[in-house]
Amino acid sequence: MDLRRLVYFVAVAEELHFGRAASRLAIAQPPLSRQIAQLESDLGVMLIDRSRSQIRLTQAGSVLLERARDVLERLDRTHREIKRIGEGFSGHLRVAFVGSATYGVLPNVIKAFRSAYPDVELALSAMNNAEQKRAVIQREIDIAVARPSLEDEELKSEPLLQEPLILALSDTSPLLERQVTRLAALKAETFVLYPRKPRPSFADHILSICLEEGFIPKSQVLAQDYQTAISLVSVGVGIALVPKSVSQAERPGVAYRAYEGHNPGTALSLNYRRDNRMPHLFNFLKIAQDVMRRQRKQ
Amino acid sequence: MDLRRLVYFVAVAEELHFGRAASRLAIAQPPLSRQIAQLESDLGVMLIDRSRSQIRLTQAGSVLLERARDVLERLDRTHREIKRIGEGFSGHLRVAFVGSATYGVLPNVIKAFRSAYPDVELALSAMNNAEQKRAVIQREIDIAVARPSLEDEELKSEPLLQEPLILALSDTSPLLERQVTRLAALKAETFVLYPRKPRPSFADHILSICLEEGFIPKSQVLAQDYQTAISLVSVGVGIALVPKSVSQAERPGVAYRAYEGHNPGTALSLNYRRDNRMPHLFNFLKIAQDVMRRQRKQ
DNA sequence: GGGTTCGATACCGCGTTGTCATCAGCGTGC
DNA sequence: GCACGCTGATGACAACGCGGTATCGAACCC
Repeated sequence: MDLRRLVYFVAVAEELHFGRAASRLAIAQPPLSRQIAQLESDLGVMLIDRSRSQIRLTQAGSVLLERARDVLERLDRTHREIKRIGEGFSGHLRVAFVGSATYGVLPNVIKAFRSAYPDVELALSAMNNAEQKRAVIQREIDIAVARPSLEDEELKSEPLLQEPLILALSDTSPLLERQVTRLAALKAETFVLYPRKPRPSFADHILSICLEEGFIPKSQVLAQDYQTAISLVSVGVGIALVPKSVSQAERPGVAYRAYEGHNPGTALSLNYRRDNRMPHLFNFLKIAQDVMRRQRKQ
Repeated sequence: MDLRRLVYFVAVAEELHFGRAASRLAIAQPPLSRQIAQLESDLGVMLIDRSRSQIRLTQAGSVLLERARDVLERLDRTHREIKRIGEGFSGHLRVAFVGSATYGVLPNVIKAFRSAYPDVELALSAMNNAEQKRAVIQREIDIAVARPSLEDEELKSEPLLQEPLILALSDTSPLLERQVTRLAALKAETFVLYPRKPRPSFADHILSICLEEGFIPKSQVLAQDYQTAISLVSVGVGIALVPKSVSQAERPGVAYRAYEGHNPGTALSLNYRRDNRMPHLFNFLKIAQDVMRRQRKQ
């Protein structure tokens, strides 16, 4: 059952006249007659009653007309549907991010993407770097928002944001009374570090900064993720070095302070498989660039 | 969107391997690659991610796979559906019959047709000859069961049954006491005739029989149809000459008697348009012939 | 009964599809 | 590390199918 023949048949069935149907289809009448005859012999069913000058549909023809219209309309809808997906205006995109990206620039990027592509279903999930790397390589997610970035032959990485580190303290800490805080002066404090595993991780990045300042924190508490770490800080377990952007979100029990000393900062990046060509991904990258450019101007 | 390409795409999408899909489709691999590429360029959408040795569907491809399977299955079902209609095993058939055919052979024909073609919807309706003729010519019905037959250039007629006439009387009639009833002896009775219009009709058939016997009924009551006429007989309005088969159905207040005298009987026929080629019609005619043959043997 | 209308048939040219041969890219294994 | 194998893409060519024009045959109409 060729699709062209189905279209031809619908035209004939609607016009009930081969000549008019042919001109509607922009072909000559003879090939139309032949295609209908071919369709009938393919199906083994008479579709059109030609016994009079005014042709009529048989019962089988009437049913086929209904069904054919339905099928043709479904195909048309399908075409539009997949075209939208192919252009990235519909479908879904799976994004994972580190906990410390929950505040700051990522929400703006997400918001901008949602408003530009409202029909794309965004599946967001929090993961640490190691989980992100596994997931993006396994194609379980499309984009990994990692700190500082994921290194792998299969992956590509684009910088999203470079930001300084900042000190996170309990809001009851006596350190808050000082005007300036030198990092080296904190060697006796308990440092809350994350994530605990796998190593090396952001924790080691902080430790290397301390080493640069000439000390290794005497007391270290390792948390599994940023959320846990900041909770520990809020209840007075210790202090932490965190990306500056997280200070945008007020959190009960936590105060933030700039510090003096080595501050290489920390980077946030967008990571994805090199071979991932889905348009949603490129659209997301473009939106992210736009947001960053606008943010930088302000 | 060619249907062949859709079938090819489903094969590739299911196998995720051009070579295997090609052999499943019993074609070589190159044309398959080309057809899929053609489909993608027709739709303007990438359907298959060929970036690795193991190919994968894109999001658009996954959606198309679902939709294509659905459409192909619908077309398959449609094919079976209209084939059954084309063979007369499904669909509908519209039959009209004169009221006096309600008893006797017609119910047996209907029963036999129903059991042979249970999926054919039979639309039955009672009409007098004139209504039947109009309806069958206008194609509002397919078969007219008329008495004796419908004469028209457009129509064909096949005899169904030839049966004698019989006298219908009120069961309180004094005529019942006689052993034999000569028709000519009834000239003073009131004759219930039908249908009233249009004329000539079965009423005139009865009157011509009376004339043959040498009289014209003094008193005539005209009813519109057989059902009304027999009701009038049952309440003692008069007597009627009716087809013998209706005596098979017992009716309160009515008695039947054979009579002596001219009895050309009455014929029942199947009538249909010459140009009606629907298989249901031929099946019905065949069933009717079978039933009549069996009935005659008994 | 001649003309008109309409679908069917005959025949021809071209586009599309299939075949075979071969290429190019990627992975794998010795 | 290089060669081989696997897989899909590309090229050349033959065959089939589709559409075009011309024409026929039947039904309808005045």
